Amino acid sequence: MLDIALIRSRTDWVKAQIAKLGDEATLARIDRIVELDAERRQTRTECESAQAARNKLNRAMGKLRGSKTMSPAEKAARANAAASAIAKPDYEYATVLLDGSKAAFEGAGDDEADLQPAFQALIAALKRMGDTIDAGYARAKDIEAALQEEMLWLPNLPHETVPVFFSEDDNIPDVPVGEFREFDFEPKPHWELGPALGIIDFERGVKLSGSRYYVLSGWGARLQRALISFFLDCARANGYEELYLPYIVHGQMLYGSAQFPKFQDTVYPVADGDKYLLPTSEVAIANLHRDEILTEAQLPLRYVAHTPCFRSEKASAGRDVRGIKRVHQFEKVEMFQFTTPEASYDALEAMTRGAESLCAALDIPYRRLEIVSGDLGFSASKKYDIEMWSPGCGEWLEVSSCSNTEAFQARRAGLRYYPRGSRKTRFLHTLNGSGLATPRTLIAILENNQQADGNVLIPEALRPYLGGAEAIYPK
RNA sequence: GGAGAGGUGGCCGAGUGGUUUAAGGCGAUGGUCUUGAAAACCAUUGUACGGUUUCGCCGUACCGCAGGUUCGAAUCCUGUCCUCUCCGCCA
Repeated sequence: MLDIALIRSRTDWVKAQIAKLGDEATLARIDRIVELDAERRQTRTECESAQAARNKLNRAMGKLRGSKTMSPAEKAARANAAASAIAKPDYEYATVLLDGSKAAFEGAGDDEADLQPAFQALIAALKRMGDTIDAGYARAKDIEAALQEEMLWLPNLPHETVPVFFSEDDNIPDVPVGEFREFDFEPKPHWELGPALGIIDFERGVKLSGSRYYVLSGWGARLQRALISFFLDCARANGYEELYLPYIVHGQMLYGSAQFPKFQDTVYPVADGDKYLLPTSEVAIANLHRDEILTEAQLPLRYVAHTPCFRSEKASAGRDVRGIKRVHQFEKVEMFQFTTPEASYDALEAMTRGAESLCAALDIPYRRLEIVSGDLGFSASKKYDIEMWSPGCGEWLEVSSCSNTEAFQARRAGLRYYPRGSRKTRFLHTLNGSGLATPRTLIAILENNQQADGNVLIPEALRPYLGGAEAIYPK
């Protein structure tokens, strides 16, 4: 979520930033937000000053009622006079009448028998006043709900260093790293290699669960497990604390990490109340410190977790249907950081380098892409993708995406900290990056390391995780 | 799954409808004292939103969450979420 105060005070600047995303519909949303915000503040101010008067009167009435020094006759007189003052309305005068700060009071109704009717008149006057105020608050609540809804649909603003282009085709690749292998035979795609080696079973995956599901067996399953262990160990060596997380979370968490409301149809609900399967561990980690106030001394917090990821892929029906590039269930090791605003961009660079080093360690050619404004997605201020080359499919495969969301998620999830020596809270910055995703990494290994005789060499870095095995052989 | 108890500030914990501050304690921070530290003593110490004459001040809301009753709710009622205890089941 964006800072409403920023939208209010620098509306044109915010619009200029949104325009970089190439999203026309959102600009109109900003106008609507500015309107609602003004309306909200005005309504609130009115309600609150009326409520302040009401609170004073109620307390003063309690004081009058409980007074041990005042005669019943005087109480009745004061109550009657206050009731008419409220009707006028003159709340200030009514208050001083009731709380006794108007010392000597002469008025009609000196009879003790008038006490009950007098209080009834007073209560009736207060009730009329209260009804008006409650109606005002109800209006304020509607306005606030409408404003909140608009705010939840607003994407993050791009960082000033993000290149302004509107198409993903304009993403800017770095020079690829690693050696592109010269094949003396036609490299096969993984959807041929996998079944030939007996390690990917498409038919049985579909039998069990439908299209875009698959089974890894034997070396396929082991290789994936080795990759996960290797990635986790690397992250741990880089100072990330490993987490084991729930795979099912409350809907609120998806609002916190900004999948909801915009991408609601990409996640799988489970039949247990308002709960959902993780589309990425980012959702769980981003909300780990939800509604907490951390101290600067605790920062940065670095976490890494492996979880399955479940995505319905409705929006990309028909795309990448071959193989296991785009599936409903995959495994991912996710790095995540909570930092101060000052530290977040250095942390993004370091996190991205960490992800790149995994590709290098596996000896797979890769490149880093600087993502342009139009392809940033909903929540990133700045993003790098990392792609591995897969010679069988003949394309670059995205295996990691590293983002700084600045305070966008923090504002939604209530992630705050006290800066050193300060009593005011600030929002944290959050960063996330895959390190890495599989089975895409598995695809790259199979396609890059395939041999003419059908064997696939296991990257040296993974061999310690596989009992020292050097290659996978066809069954 | 069954039965019961509970949810109050960073933490513990008091608070059965008002008479203007959620008592008290712990911790933390600052100060006094001290060669230094500890102890003791004094002071300060929640969050969000809004207003404002902006190093501050004022107001409103918040006692798990959402409703309701009432002139007035931490307090009464309903729903809901969560935690704990016992029983049952279970990798």
